[in-house]
Amino acid sequence: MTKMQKEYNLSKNQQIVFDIIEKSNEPVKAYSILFNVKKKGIKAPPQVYRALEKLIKLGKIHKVESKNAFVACKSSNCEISKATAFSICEICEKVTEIANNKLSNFLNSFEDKSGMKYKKYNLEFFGLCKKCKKS
Amino acid sequence: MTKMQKEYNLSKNQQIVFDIIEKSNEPVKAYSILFNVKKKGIKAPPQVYRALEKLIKLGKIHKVESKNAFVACKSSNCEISKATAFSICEICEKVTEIANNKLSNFLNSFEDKSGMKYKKYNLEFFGLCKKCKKS
DNA sequence: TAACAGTATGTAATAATATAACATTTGAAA
DNA sequence: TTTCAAATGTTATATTATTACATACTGTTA
Repeated sequence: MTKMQKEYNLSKNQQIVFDIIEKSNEPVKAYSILFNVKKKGIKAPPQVYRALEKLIKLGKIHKVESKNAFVACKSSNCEISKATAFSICEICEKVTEIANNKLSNFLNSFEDKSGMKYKKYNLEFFGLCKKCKKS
Repeated sequence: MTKMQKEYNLSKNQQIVFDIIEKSNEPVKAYSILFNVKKKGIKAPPQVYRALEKLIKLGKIHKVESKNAFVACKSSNCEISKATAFSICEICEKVTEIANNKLSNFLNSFEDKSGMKYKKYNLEFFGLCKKCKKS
């Protein structure tokens, strides 16, 4: 398959911020990013928040609203994503993006009597992960 | 039907905060509450945040995470609620709690291969409400 | 009643998260 | 090479939320 969709070129700051988030195995907070990129010349909150905003628009990362933290998108190979679902363990706080067709199909086609057309959603499930259930 | 479950008695501050939220037809922010209750003797953030926390535990209000704002629970007649869904208009910002059995049944029984047991969820749909679709 | 436990309150200080505003620079396209 | 959108740098400030500690209220039970 040829490269139909040209990979968007991230700017310098966007790439720096994205790298931090992608390397982490847990959601990363904005000020934790800021702290970690001081050595790379990013010194002020707006620089981080602007990169985050752009990365979200591009679908490269998502915000986990209940945690005010950011994760790299793993489910959609970086297409622009409007539909996100996460599972969050209430003990160890592990956050995992849920990739489940039954779920996304259901939610993408959900309609209710309000007459509202839903284009986008964010779902956060809370519970106990396998490990924490045992202990 | 007799009153099986005794109505929980809200404390003074809890009642004051709840009244503000309940009377509002839109989500209310913590500092907006704080401003509005100064005349009633509530002077400091922790007083408001403590009341909010308790009201959430009781299921009397919910937090709309994407807005950092609070709404009164309308769907469950104040049972303790672990499952919340909202629709949010991207133009007029109107927030409505969704009460839809098909949706809640689906989500309450949702399981995926992760082995995680979900006890609780929060879902936020974004789109255009009827009014804003027309304009 | 006195002792207690649990819940709620009051208060000051500060931490954590996010944006406004403005000047400047960069990069790609016409 | 001008032009325009996007990105950057910087200072200041706005907004959201918590810590820490002292005190008071409420109901239970020894």
